[in-house]
Formats: sequence, C-alpha cells, structure tokens
Amino acid sequence: MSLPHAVLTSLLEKTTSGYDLARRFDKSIGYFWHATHQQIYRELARMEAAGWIEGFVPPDAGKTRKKHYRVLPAGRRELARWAAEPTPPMDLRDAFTVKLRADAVLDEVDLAPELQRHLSLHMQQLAHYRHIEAHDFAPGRPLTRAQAIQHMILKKGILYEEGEITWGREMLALLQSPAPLGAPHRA
Amino acid sequence: MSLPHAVLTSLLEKTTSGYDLARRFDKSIGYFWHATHQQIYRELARMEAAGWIEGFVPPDAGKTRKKHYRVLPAGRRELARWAAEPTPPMDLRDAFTVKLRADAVLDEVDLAPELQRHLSLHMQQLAHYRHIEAHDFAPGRPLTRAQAIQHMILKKGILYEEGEITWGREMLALLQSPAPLGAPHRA
DNA sequence: TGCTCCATGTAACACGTTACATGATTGC
DNA sequence: GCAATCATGTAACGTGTTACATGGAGCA
Repeated sequence: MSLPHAVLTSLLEKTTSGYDLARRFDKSIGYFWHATHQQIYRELARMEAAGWIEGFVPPDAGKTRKKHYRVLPAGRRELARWAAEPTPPMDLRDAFTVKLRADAVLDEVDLAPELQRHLSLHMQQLAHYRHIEAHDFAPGRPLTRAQAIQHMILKKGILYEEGEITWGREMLALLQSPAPLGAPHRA
Repeated sequence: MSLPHAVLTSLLEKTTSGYDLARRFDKSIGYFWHATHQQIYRELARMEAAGWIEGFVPPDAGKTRKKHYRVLPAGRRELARWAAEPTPPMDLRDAFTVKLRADAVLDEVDLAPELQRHLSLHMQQLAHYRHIEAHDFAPGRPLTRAQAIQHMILKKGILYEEGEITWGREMLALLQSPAPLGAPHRA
C-alpha cells in the first residue's frame, strides 16, 4: 500500500488540489507510481477521514469548487513510519515479455510492429528525461541533499529507458531476422 | 488483463496442474508477471468455464486430487489474438523510489539499510539468471527461434538486475555521504 | 503420532480501472 | 453560444492480496 504515501509525499512537496495532484502524478512521481485521478480523490478522502491531511478552500478559489489539502503532523509521522519500514523490491508486470513467450510457443504472431512502437515511446521518454536533466541539473552546480536525491531518481529513469532501448533494438533485429536457410524456424 | 494469457502460455509450454503452475510461476514467467496460487486457481476455473482450457485427471493421479489442464483450440486462438493486440509499455510501481522522494522532503529517514538489502537481493537474482544462462545458453551453440527468444527474455532480466545494481551502488554512496562542511544538508 | 509437503480451493477485502455525471470558467 | 478545460466526484466492476479450510501422502 504505497499510493497514500506517494500522495503524502507529493503534498509535502507542494500543498495543492486533487486535480493538480492527478496532473503532477502524470508527469513526475507517476513515472514510478502511476495513479488515476479517481484513485487520488479516493485516497484524499480516506486520508482526510484518517486525520493525515486537511482540506481547505484556497484564497484564490473564487466561486470554483477547488479544494486544497495540506499534510497534518499525523500524516507526516505516517509517511516517516512507512519509509522506515522494509518493502519488497518492485515486481515487474511486463506484458510484452509474456507476449514474447507466447510467440516462442505459438510461432504465429509478429511482434515486431509492437516492439517498434514501444521503442519509440521509450525514446520519447528518454528524451524527456534528458531535457529535464539538462534544465534542472546542469553539471558542476552544487546540489543540496534533496536535489542530489531528485537527480538520482531521474537517473534511474534514464537508465531504465536506455536499457529498454538497447535491449529492444537487439530484440527487434531477432524478430526481423529471416529463418536460417536449411534450418526452418517453424516446426 | 494478461494473467490468463500468461497462464495459457505456460500451459502450452507444458500441460500441468494448478499447483505446478503456481510453482513454475515463482521461478520463470513470474519474474515478469507475478501471480499467487489463488489467482492461478481462479483463472483456471474461469478459463475452463470459457472453454479455453480443459481439465482432466492425469494417469499418475492415484488417489490424489491432482488435476491437469490442457489448452483447447479456443484458448490458443485467444492467446494469438491477445498477442497481436497492442498493449501499453509496462508501468513501474517502485516503492523504493517513492521512499526516496519522501526522504528528500522529510529528511529524517535512513534508507541506506533498505537499499543495501535490495542490492543484495538484486545480486542474488542476477547470479541466478547468469547460472541459467551458463546452463541453457552456452555460447556458440545454435539456437532455434524459440530458444533465441527465451535467451533474449533472460537477457532482459540480466540487464534489469545489472541496472538496479549499478544505480543502487551510486545511490548508496550518496545516502551514506556525510553532509558537506559549511553546507549543512538539514535545513 | 505429528510434521511437512502436495493439492485445491473459499471468502473477504483492498486496490486499480472504466464509464459516467455534474457544473463552473475560459477563450473563441 | 459552444467547446475545451478545470474540478470533483459516484458507481460498477475487475484484479490482486491475505487469511483460512480441507484432506491425502510420505516420513520419522
């Protein structure tokens, strides 16, 4: 159960609304812990009931329904408690790898186009990460501890995308290679 | 929805029982798509109801409750259909990265021991993959298409673990580094 | 006899996904 | 006036997790 903790973290970084949280999830913490806006609204309601956060109408609300949330001491304590607790390493849920195994056993699907598509998505994401890196972490500039951690998180994303791309290219070559002469690959 | 397809793939590789499937998941396809035995029993029941697979009592069952499943043509078709359909690239769900961000904002937790623990788990897993590679994919030996795919899947696991280890070591160094003199890292 | 492993399940619940509803504000 | 975007939600359903139940087989 990490979604509430991801939300708490995001709220500590910046007190804001459910809507904004959902949008920020899509392009920062969500790269490592995805959530839809419905999940976020649900968690906000639960955490408010639990006394971890508090909702309030922001000064600039005007006539809108906008509601902001701030983290209460109990929420901060809960986040620290969870962070100190051991959790198992991430487990993968990679549908494409399952498809590859299906291909190996069926030998009647062509996964090349799908892999091509994933490859270009990974290249886009990598370009995006590199852009952020160039903008926020220019070399030589001294970093606070918090910034150094943020940079390492970004680097993890970069490393991941690079790995996907390197592997994907080799895999694509294999999927596109013709059956060797004299050794037909279809049994 | 990929679990039924992972199960179909596994059953095509080898007709077997729910119990054995659950155990094989733990150490092969499950590295890329984890499932508990309850999920597997549930999916088997659903797929049998859907006419994708068929249960039968194996010859060596004796007085046990053991039941094997084989894939029916409809199941094979469904697997091929799903494999040909596009799916989004895997999304990550990495609790440790969330904890890092929590650390960056709270600055009152020590994630070094947890990272150390993850590092040694990743090293174990890498050693395990390398062992399989040395055993099943000795260099120079010619491979069928299916074997070449299996090898690439294994390489993906290896690349992933290597990435985690490389990154983890750098991260550990940062977590263990003392606050720079004259620039206290706690605000 | 009691322990562990084989083997299959039920039940309850937590979490994630998809579809839909509602209404205000902003820009053309 | 209309469409897009802001903003918050409800409802239904599907998937994943945890706890528990049941009983046979093999072994000390």
